[in-house]
Amino acid sequence: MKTLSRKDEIISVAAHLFNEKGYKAVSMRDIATALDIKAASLYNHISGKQEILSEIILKVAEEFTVGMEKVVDENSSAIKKVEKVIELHIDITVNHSEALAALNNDWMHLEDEDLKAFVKMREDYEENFRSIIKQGIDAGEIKRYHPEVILFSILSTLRTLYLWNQKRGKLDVNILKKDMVSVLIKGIV
Amino acid sequence: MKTLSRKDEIISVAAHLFNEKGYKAVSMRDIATALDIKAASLYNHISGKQEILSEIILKVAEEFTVGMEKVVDENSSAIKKVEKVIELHIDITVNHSEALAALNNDWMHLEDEDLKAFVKMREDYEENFRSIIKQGIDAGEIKRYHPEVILFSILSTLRTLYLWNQKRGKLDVNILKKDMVSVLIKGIV
DNA sequence: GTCTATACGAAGATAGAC
DNA sequence: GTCTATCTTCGTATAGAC
Repeated sequence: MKTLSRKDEIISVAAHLFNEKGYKAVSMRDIATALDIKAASLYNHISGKQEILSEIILKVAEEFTVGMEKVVDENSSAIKKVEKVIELHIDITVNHSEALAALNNDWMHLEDEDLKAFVKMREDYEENFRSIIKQGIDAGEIKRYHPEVILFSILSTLRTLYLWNQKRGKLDVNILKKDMVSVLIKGIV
Repeated sequence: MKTLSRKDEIISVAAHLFNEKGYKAVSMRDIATALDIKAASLYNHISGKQEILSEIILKVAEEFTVGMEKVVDENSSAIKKVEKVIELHIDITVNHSEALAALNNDWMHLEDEDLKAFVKMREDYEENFRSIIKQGIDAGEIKRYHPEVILFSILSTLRTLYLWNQKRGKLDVNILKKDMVSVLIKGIV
């Protein structure tokens, strides 16, 4: 447990509100009220609303980037790598559920450099995942479906995991990993 | 091809803009500009911004409700019903991709009666899907995983299908149905 | 059915006192 | 570090002329 700086507190409270109502629907006054201060006081700690959004989204986006690079560099089968990616998503979801809401829903409200950086990270991430799947197909480990259908099915489930995690309240992480990996890879029949 | 009334035109243009930027980030002026008229003129056709959102979301939500009821009333196996639900989603996605963006991202900005109606429809829909899955498990057609994990995996893929449909530009619908059904039901290995 | 003009409130943000 | 006061812009919406 480290002490949160005032800036971290602001970001944390903002992430919570963005998660509930969306970036555009939350005002600086809303954020200030939740912290029991006035809106003007926020500007002693952050440059503006944009900075709050960037901090929330880019921080967690970098976790995905780093995690994916680790998986890619592993010396293991494609299926094993897919499993590792699924586990990566589950771990990040459990720890940063609210930041993921902003990442998924409000990334388009990033501006200029931050927007470019985010889009690049997301594209690289998808491309890495796509390669893993294609390698799996070529190696005969994965069925020869349209790779985009496979990529999309898995990724869309993983990307909305944060919603489910919030609604169904924290099923045990290890059970979740086990069943989720099975369902996504081995199917339900 | 039927002729669009001015109201329908407004709703259609608004859906397109909501899809790109989100409900809260689109102003009445934006909608008017896209139609080459002034914002004040919109109010001759609709009562306000809220009405536009309701029309977009509730219309497509009802399509899901009706479609799901048909599937539930069918006399067929649980797996066959799951397939039918997947096809229902694909059909609606292909025809109402932009409305689905609003439904997924902006439903929380509905108000009062409309919000209540939407939440009820969504809950009923999920409950029907959950029942189908449980019946499948009890009948031995579906593997005995946590039913919520199965429900969530399939539903999250189907709910974000509109994103993929927009990005990867209209893969042939029948190929999509075939591969999607296979991947979701039979897995990838 | 669309326009101009306008009311009214809420938004992000800054200046300067304490 | 927080406050009050304030600026400016932008939002939804209405009234009434054409």
